Amino acid sequence: MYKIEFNDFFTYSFSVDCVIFGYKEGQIHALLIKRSMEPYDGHWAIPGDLVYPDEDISAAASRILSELTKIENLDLHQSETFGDPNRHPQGRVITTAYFALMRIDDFKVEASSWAGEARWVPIHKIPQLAFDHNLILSSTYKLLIQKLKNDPICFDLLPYKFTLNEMQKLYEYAYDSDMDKANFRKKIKPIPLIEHKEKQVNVKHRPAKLFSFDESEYVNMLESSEYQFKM
Amino acid sequence: MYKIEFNDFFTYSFSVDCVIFGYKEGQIHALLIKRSMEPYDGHWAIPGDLVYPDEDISAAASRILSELTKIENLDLHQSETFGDPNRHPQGRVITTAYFALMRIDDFKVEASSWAGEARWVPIHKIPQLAFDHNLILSSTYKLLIQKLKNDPICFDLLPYKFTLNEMQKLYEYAYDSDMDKANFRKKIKPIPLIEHKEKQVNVKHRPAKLFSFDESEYVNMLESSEYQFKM
DNA sequence: AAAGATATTGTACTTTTGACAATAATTAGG
DNA sequence: CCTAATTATTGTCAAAAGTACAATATCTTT
Repeated sequence: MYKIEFNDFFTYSFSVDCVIFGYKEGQIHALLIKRSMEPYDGHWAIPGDLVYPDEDISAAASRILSELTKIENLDLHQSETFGDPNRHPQGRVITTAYFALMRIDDFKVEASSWAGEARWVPIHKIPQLAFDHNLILSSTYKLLIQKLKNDPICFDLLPYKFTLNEMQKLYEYAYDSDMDKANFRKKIKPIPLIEHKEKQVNVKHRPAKLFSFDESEYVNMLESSEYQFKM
Repeated sequence: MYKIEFNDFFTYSFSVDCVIFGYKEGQIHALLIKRSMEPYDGHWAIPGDLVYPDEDISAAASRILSELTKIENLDLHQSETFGDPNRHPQGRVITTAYFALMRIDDFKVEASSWAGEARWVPIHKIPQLAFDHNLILSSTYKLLIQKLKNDPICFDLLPYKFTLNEMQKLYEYAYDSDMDKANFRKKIKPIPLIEHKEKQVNVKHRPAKLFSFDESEYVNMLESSEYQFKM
């Protein structure tokens, strides 16, 4: 049987990389950090690091994200695992990507530890990244778009209070096609929304009503009926 | 920064596990092998083993599947990665699950190497398995059911020539609900099928026509129209 | 040739979708 | 205050897709 030999720290190890998505100005953005250590010192990258030997990988994802960006309490979902033997220049490092959604406005992103700088970058303007992070990001982005279509996660990207038009714009982005306003409203009828008394402010026209996702009612609905979300 | 130390072979390594699904007698089955070495000697398990240090993980999945079961040329898809630090009794082993579909009749399964015995087991009668393989299997099974609903993969499970009723039964299984025969046929109208001249044999009633999936025509259709598979 | 069994097709009704039009509520400028 | 401009919101109608159920067709068995 094959015998594996270890030489040093980097011979065989495991990491996680966190793709954090946000939405502003009509576009999905990803959170990038600027690396301040080798390898790829000075390159942009998605936040990631090695998993401790006795640490669960999803716990590692939360820890590493927090260490590098101060972001806490995000719901991280597993994406894909990347195992090309040459993906890391210093040895064999297999990595699992995680992703999470957040409202960009909710957090002032603050880099810490060995990440000097952090920035939200529109998904279609991602520069050359460290390691195989461009690959990781594009695979995970595809997964995000798929999830947007099949799960009510748009509300994690939109502000807490949003207009139906803002919601529609996000789906138009996901499907890359325009939708009819009246028909869109018909389609989302079954999704329980809280209707606020407030309206949009600072617009030069009739202001739209503000809504929020009624998550507890949505959970009820899933239990009591056989509703299946699909946009 | 955290310093990782290695003690022996099993301190930190990486494996793949292959979930092979088949369909017969109206039920999805998984291919299990009986282990003939420690740990979990004598237990049933899904085929899996360690990845070589310079081997791509998807290549490892193919190699290991072939070594343990003689099965070759299956289209393996990545499923989930499992990283509980205690999932392996001898050390830290993170594993990525892969899955594939096959026509049970196409292969006489033949165990080799350290797997003494192999067996197709209905998914609802899976015994206690080695490691966290029950968890891996059930997660991957959920993924399979989801894929069955959203991709034309039923044809990888059905015999090459199948009746429309056989196809319907598979979807009834996936959705766990009965369907109307006439309506089912209307629904699958857009899926290109090759109609054979042969009919079912050895049945005590009017034999059904046999069909095959017309894959090349399906690919054409995807390119030329905006058809989206959904059952 | 008739009965039994399942395959295959047809019909009518209901629901959903899609295109487009009409009405409502604000702001901005006179 | 009145009117135009602008976007929000709701309504209508026909086409398409989905659902329930019935009718007909083809084979085996007796």
